[in-house]
Amino acid sequence: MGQRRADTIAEELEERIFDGTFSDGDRLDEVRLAQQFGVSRTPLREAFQRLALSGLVELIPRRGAFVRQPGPVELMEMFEVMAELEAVCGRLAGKRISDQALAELNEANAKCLAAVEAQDSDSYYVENERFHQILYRESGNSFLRQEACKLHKRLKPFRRQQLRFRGRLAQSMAEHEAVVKALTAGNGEAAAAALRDHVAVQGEKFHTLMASLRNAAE
Amino acid sequence: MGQRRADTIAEELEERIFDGTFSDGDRLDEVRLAQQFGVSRTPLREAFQRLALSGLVELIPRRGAFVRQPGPVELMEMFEVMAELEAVCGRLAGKRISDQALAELNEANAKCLAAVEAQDSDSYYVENERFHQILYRESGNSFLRQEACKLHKRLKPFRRQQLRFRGRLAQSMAEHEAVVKALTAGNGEAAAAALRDHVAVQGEKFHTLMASLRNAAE
DNA sequence: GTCAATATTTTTGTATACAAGAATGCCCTT
DNA sequence: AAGGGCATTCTTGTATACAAAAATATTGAC
Repeated sequence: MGQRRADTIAEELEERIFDGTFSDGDRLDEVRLAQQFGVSRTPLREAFQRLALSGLVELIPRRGAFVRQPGPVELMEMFEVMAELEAVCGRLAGKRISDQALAELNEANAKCLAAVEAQDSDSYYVENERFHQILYRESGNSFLRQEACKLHKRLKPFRRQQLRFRGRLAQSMAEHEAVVKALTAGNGEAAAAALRDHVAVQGEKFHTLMASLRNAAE
Repeated sequence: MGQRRADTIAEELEERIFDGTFSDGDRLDEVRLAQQFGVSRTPLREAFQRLALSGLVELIPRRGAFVRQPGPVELMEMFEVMAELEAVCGRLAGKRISDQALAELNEANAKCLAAVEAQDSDSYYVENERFHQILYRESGNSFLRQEACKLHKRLKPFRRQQLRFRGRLAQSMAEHEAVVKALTAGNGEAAAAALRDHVAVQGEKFHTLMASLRNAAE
């Protein structure tokens, strides 16, 4: 049933929620948006359901669809779960990763390093993505990979800014290398620990995250 | 937007998928089901979307809604993730659990023991549920709790039969006690390991799971 | 002037109608 | 008889219409 328009509309709305056009608590008006998109209410309602699935929107019976941005507490919780999921991927990958995948990780890491030296945080961001996607895959568990990807995507808008700060790139880089080293040694537990620390929000990262939240609220 | 009928219809369909009225690959016919429920196609389509969210149904554009039961591989993967999620809950609970919650766990466990002695696997099942729900809660992470509950619910139909076999009840009971002991000692790592083993599908459990799958296919 | 009850207006939820794409069957060709 | 192309039929996706619930405004009493 995924449909032409409802699909694209869902994406468009997702975009607008991420970029701040809609903020927390806003009601998504069916008729207004329908007019705006030049469609009827039906595809709009289907799009709302999609967004509710990914947690971006809350559907309240007989009341409507409301934008639901995670607050500080929920965000911390989500990052904690992300850290644990990545740790699990790392531990499983310790036993299951292929030599080829290890080579891919090294390659992604090399590009990361190049980006660090070029002070190119955007490029770092892209390669960082690749690094983590490979990890999810090499957990050898497709279901886990999907779940990790879902949460990863959901946290995207909050993670991006994290990297734009002095020293973070180099530190992040070192953490990646610890992960690869552990995986090369087949030490899943060490990889898990390294990933948990890498993803966890703590210390300096906590403050930057809170600051970015404050920005988004405006 | 959750609505009166679409909501109940989704639950009803979920029921029918679990109890085997619909099996893997079946197409859910909008018009037939609409007539059957005495409603129009609209609420049916909304219900489909709900089910797609929880992964029970796959929506293929311009083709329809198809029942999607996990195969053996996917099922093993889901159990592996469940084991890891519970392990995470356990590890976090090691640091965060309250004395009151520990008392609740002991109480649930006592009732489990009574059920074991009475050879009452249904009653054991209920208290076992409670045991795990408490654990999710005591992870101190609401988001984690929700995710754990979602997966737990999805695996429900496959777990139930697991307990109906000789020796499983007693073994499961012993595993619970190991978890409580670890948590009482504040040893998160030990609790995590105990939970991982408790939930993981391995050894005998593997064969009973495969057997139950074969039954469900008929 | 304030509060409450009621009337009005919005807005959601559902039904029906219509349009377009996919599947099926038929006929024709080779 | 087998394969391909075309027409028919069925099914999904979208629009519109209508009903019921919620929100809002209005009126009246104190």
